[in-house]
Amino acid sequence: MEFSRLRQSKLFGRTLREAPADAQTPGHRLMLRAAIARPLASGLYTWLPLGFRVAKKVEQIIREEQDRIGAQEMEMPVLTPAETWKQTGRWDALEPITFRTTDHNGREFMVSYTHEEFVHLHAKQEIQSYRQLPQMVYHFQSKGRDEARPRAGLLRVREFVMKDAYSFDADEAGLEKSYAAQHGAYARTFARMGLDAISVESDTGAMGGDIAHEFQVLTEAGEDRIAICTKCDYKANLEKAARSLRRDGFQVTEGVPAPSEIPTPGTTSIEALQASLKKPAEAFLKTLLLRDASGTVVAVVLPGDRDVNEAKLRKILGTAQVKFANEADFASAGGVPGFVGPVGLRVRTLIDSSADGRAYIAGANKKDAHLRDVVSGRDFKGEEVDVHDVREGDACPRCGGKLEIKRGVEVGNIFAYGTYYSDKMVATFLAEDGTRKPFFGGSYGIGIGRSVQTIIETHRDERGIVWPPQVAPYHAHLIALPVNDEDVRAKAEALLGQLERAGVEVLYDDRDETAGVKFADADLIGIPLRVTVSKRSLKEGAAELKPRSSSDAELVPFDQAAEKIAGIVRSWQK
RNA sequence: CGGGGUGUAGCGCAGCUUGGUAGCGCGUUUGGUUCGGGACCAAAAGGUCGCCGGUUCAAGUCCGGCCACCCCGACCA
Repeated sequence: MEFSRLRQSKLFGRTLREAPADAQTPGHRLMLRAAIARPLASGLYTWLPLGFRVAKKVEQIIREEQDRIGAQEMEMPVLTPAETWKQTGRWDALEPITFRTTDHNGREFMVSYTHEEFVHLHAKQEIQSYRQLPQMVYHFQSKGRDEARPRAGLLRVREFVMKDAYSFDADEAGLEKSYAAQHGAYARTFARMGLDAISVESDTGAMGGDIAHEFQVLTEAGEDRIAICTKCDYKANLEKAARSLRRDGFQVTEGVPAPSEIPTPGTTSIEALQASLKKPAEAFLKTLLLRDASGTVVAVVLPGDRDVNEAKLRKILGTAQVKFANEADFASAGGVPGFVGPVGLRVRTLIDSSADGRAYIAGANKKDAHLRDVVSGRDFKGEEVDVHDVREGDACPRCGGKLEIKRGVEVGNIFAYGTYYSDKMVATFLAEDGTRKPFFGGSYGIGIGRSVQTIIETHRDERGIVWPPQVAPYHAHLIALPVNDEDVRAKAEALLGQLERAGVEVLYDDRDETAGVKFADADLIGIPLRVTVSKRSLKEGAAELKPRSSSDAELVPFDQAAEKIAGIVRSWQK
């Protein structure tokens, strides 16, 4: 028995002619059909041997690029004790999306959602002096996230391996350097994987104040929306994206009469108002009453054609959650559902920056009535904030060019949070001036499984996957045709031996199948080089060589085939 | 969590309206013929019809409850 070479007849994992009906995105379907991974439960996947090899290659690329910038590999546990999470307040904050358990003594643990707390715990023990800084560590470790809605195969799952790196610096300037080093490492890492990842500005969440970037790969399968300027290099997640506005708002418009009431019975939506008053949506002011996690109510005022961006609002309010106001909230604020307007409301009011100084029609805070000639700054006041969604065609905040909105998959992110965790965990070092100072930290994540499926989403054709050579499960797919012809089989296996001695990773298709089946599977699995040894090729004294990415095959003299293939493989590796 | 959908053989599906012996294609097994783009012939194996309960002489089908999975949204360093 020969176990060192993989024969396809023994491959653990079969290719599927048809994908399960519930697989929706092209990459999800191919991932299942090509036997990359299999579902175990919602959002939980098993890597099959082919996918496992890809995942390990992706990891190795990440490892090499992390090592290159001086990050040190380590490993922290999956199960993490509650006490440490409680120090930063995240035991409670993360409750809805984490898996928890207790040991036999009743001590609580979390399946780690991420590892900032624990890496800080170690940093304060291992790093005592500024002389030991800067430091950067990383590990590949499983994360548990009880996502409300896993989706699209490996793109959003509940357990996945992440490469997470953490930097520790003595000050802000040092952090900026570490951050820049990671930014560069990410660019190289994704390029080596064959991913065309762009760095976009991202929201830092309610906690952080600092800089964050996401690495996004544009594809229809993605769930994030990215605003991209068609003229300059501005790119931002919609959670953060801004737009250029005319700055003539908030001045009392001369000559506009005082607000007056107009009857609008039963007209509670902007659409209904547009229809009955024959005005465009932007002629109206929409006023939303919302409550934050602590129950504090706030009014958000914006033009009728604009939508609230919840991520922006959460950040402004410093809250983890925003919900619609309840009946009691309406009563205390003085609003009437369906007829809420900013004039006379008794509540904190946020005026979106896209509202300008024109005379708007707004709710009258009275059933079946609206007000016309409502002017911001004159008839009502509030804080001016940017809480609206940017949309296709808006003006770029940098250059005024047109923004377009594309879908993307976030394959990695980098986040400079400064002293957020070190303050809470009292993670300090002895500085040059003899005082204790908190670490300036950053964290840097890459999802392995998500990266693998994103590679599939972006490297495929109608027949199957077209792996970038650097991450392909094997370098070459050797096909013997027909395999039960003794001469063919002997020659194919001789070539197999030569290839393996030359360091070429070969998947050998020794199955007694027809040419059609073998070629279709080779196309589906998508190994970069297809090498066919057949009666027909041997008649020419040759093996046939065909790159997956090309439709042209080439006959190579049999005794030169191994060297030629090995040469191609070497050319990928530099 | 809200809305929608689907659970019948390994995969893709039909059957349910109108209750009466559980089917088709692919795959699998055996034998044979084939052998460069998902072959052909013959024979065969494979199903507690998601689970629990109810109605009925009789339930895949009707009724109730539950569960799982998928999609949209919400949520999500």
